[in-house]
Amino acid sequence: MAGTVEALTSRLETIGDLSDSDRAALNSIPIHISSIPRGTEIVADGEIATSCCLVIEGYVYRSKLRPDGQRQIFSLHPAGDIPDLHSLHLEKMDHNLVAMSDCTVGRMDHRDVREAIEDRPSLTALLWRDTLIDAAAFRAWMLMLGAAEALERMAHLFCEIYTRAMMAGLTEGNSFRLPLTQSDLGDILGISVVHANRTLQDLRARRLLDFDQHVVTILQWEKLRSLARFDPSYLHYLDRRAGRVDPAKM
Amino acid sequence: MAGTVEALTSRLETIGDLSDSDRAALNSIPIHISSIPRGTEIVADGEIATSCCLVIEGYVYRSKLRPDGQRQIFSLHPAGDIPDLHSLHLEKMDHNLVAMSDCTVGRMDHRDVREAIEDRPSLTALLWRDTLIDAAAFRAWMLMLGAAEALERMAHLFCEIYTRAMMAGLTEGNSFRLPLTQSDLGDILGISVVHANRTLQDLRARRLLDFDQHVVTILQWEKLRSLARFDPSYLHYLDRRAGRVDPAKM
DNA sequence: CGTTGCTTTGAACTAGCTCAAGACCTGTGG
DNA sequence: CCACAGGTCTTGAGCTAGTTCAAAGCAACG
Repeated sequence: MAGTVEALTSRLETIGDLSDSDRAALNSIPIHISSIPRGTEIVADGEIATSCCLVIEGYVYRSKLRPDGQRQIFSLHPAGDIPDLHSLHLEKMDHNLVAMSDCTVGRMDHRDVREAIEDRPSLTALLWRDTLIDAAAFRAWMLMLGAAEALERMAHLFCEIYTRAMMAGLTEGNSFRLPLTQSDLGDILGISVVHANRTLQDLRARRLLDFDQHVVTILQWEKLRSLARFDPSYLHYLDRRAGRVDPAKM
Repeated sequence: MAGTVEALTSRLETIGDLSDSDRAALNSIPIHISSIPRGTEIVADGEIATSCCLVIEGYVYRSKLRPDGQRQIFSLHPAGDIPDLHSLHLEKMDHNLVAMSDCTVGRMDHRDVREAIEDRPSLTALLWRDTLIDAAAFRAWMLMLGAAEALERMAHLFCEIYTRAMMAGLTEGNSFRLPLTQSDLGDILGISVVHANRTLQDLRARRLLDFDQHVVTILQWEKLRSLARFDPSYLHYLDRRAGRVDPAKM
């Protein structure tokens, strides 16, 4: 079981404090672990959820399909996230949860999660806080979708993912794996695949970043960040490890 | 004090159950009531919030201004809503809270709210649930912004507001007051004022609704709803009053 | 070594934008 | 009671960011 809930506790520690007893409570939650291939629908739109999904390895995304087949992706989730934690109090799913890459995920019954946080106000507050940060990220994406054009939107997306990958300890220098096709990229940004391709080429031509073979390399962070007008404070990252860069001050 | 917290308890009862003791706890929260004119910034982007704002009368919106002055509106809030309840666990505001019309609002200190929900898991869960429904509405708006064109977006917006006004008991038959300019409408939908005007004219020409003098009148609900592909389930409305229409089945 | 899925390119088209001006409406002060 | 001011709504006209369609190139995989 080692290394499973660890992703979760380390994620939670980037956004708040965990007491030893809170950590123990989390560790006591039974988890059913499974490996799933890319594209698997983990939870379906309309379903009544009775458990939550912890991402242990790989990436997961939330999306909704429109009757005409068009897809909008709402968020991306690296290891440590519980993308459907909201289902704890909103049982009926209003979107899909899908594996973006081959993944390892762990299922935790709502019943067990509720039991673990019962009589632990600080742990409850921390999980609540996590769902609120999720909502803050939605606002940031809405701002992009409603008020920015494609180039800035895409730059902003890469800034956010890079920062979150860094929080999750998934970066190596200025690059990180991101198992995403250009078509996915388009469905996140609300643009067509063709335009996603051209916008990406623009970012490459400006030598701001590279994205090839599912690996993103940030070439000029400061310029990328300023093009994107990226302000990471909505991610509410608390860094306490000495020697690490605080994205809020990057 | 009568009629102040009432808007809140009745809002909460549309999304879940309140015990007498929960209701008493809410009623015991000290509220500082004030009347504010349209356009007042209630809480500013970047501010560290120490209290929450309950809307008692009028409409409030959340928005963010971009450096170039462009504004994106994230949500609208009628009486009964606590638009910044999230600040309870996310103190630093990442957007503005503004009075859309002349308003009466009540301020509740975070300290007092925390005290009221302490040792009341069911009340805590209900407030948590409220913030999750807020996030679900963000997803619905993101879907519109990213994947629908202007006409459908606007139709969807009117469907949502109508339904929420109905939940809050603010409709009279098929019309309701909505203190919104066309420029606001554009900033919600991510389109220009000019296009907002033309899109609204289109809806009028199709005889789906009317919007004049800050009053919306729904003319053909079923057609509007189907144009908008509106499914109200994301609002998680629980209707228990006999004789009322359940929007989930409208 | 062919199939399948992803990326790239060109070219014609369109939804929505910007700019600019006129119409309308409401409240205010003289 | 009028006139003016400031905000809001409406309209026209030219422009642009992004779309759709279609085809070709490329890579991985059995």
